[in-house]
Amino acid sequence: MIDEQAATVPDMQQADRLNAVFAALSDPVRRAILERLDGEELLVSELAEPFDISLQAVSKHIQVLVRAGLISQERTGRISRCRLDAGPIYDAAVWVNRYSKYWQAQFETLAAWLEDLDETKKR
Amino acid sequence: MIDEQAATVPDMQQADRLNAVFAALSDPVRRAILERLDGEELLVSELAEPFDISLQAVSKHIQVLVRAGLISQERTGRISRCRLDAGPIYDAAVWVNRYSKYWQAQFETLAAWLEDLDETKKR
DNA sequence: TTGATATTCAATCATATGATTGATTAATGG
DNA sequence: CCATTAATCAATCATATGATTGAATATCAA
Repeated sequence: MIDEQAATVPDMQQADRLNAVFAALSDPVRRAILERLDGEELLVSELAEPFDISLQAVSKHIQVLVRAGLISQERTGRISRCRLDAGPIYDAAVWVNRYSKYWQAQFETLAAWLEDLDETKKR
Repeated sequence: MIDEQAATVPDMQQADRLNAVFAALSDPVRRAILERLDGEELLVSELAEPFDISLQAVSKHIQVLVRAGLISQERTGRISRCRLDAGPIYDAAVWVNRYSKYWQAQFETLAAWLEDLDETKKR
């Protein structure tokens, strides 16, 4: 049985997945798209609206995000609804968090974040 | 007062910094370099040794990391000692951690990680 | 059916990236 | 002084990226 979450990029190795995720996150348009998809599903045209670039350019950014496994699209008729797929970002988080020991000054922020998670868990 | 941690790339905007950091992290050679620099300073030639690419190619990867503010080099004589500068990775961590709510299945790992930090803080 | 709408495809372009090889610079050590 | 070593510079190359415009596809609505 194939993993449905990662089905867009079936047999991608861990390193290649990280390459694709970090590369996808290196563009501000794509980060803004992911930020807007946090909590709601949006159409390609809705996602494109705030940007000063062509719809086609946004469509290609979305394709990059799909290939990286960060977005999935459900097409019904002529509209294409985009949904965030945060799973692959976890790999990126694990990678960067290995350096958390160097951010002791900002520790409070991270602690606050954990407490938040912890609350969610207890309920 | 200017942030000393980010002094290597003085007037870079937040978005541009994230662009550069994520782009730097999108290459497996550069990630491996950063992993090896976690805890020790190494020369360019030492960093290059494990890779099957030319020394010049590694040198260029290091330059990318320097431009992203992730590495600083101190040259004494003909050798160039490379030191990790984890500060900018913090920005990347903050960005990706906004999606932590989607990783509830992996929560235990993150909790363990933060408990570890918490221990360090108490001591 | 006709026309508008949503999205993608295709061709093109300028620039960026990652690699190579060869030359250069600069500091060592005998 | 001379040869070696460490690292960077420079030119080149193939490929990737991000953008554009124009065409195509497909759906919906009047």
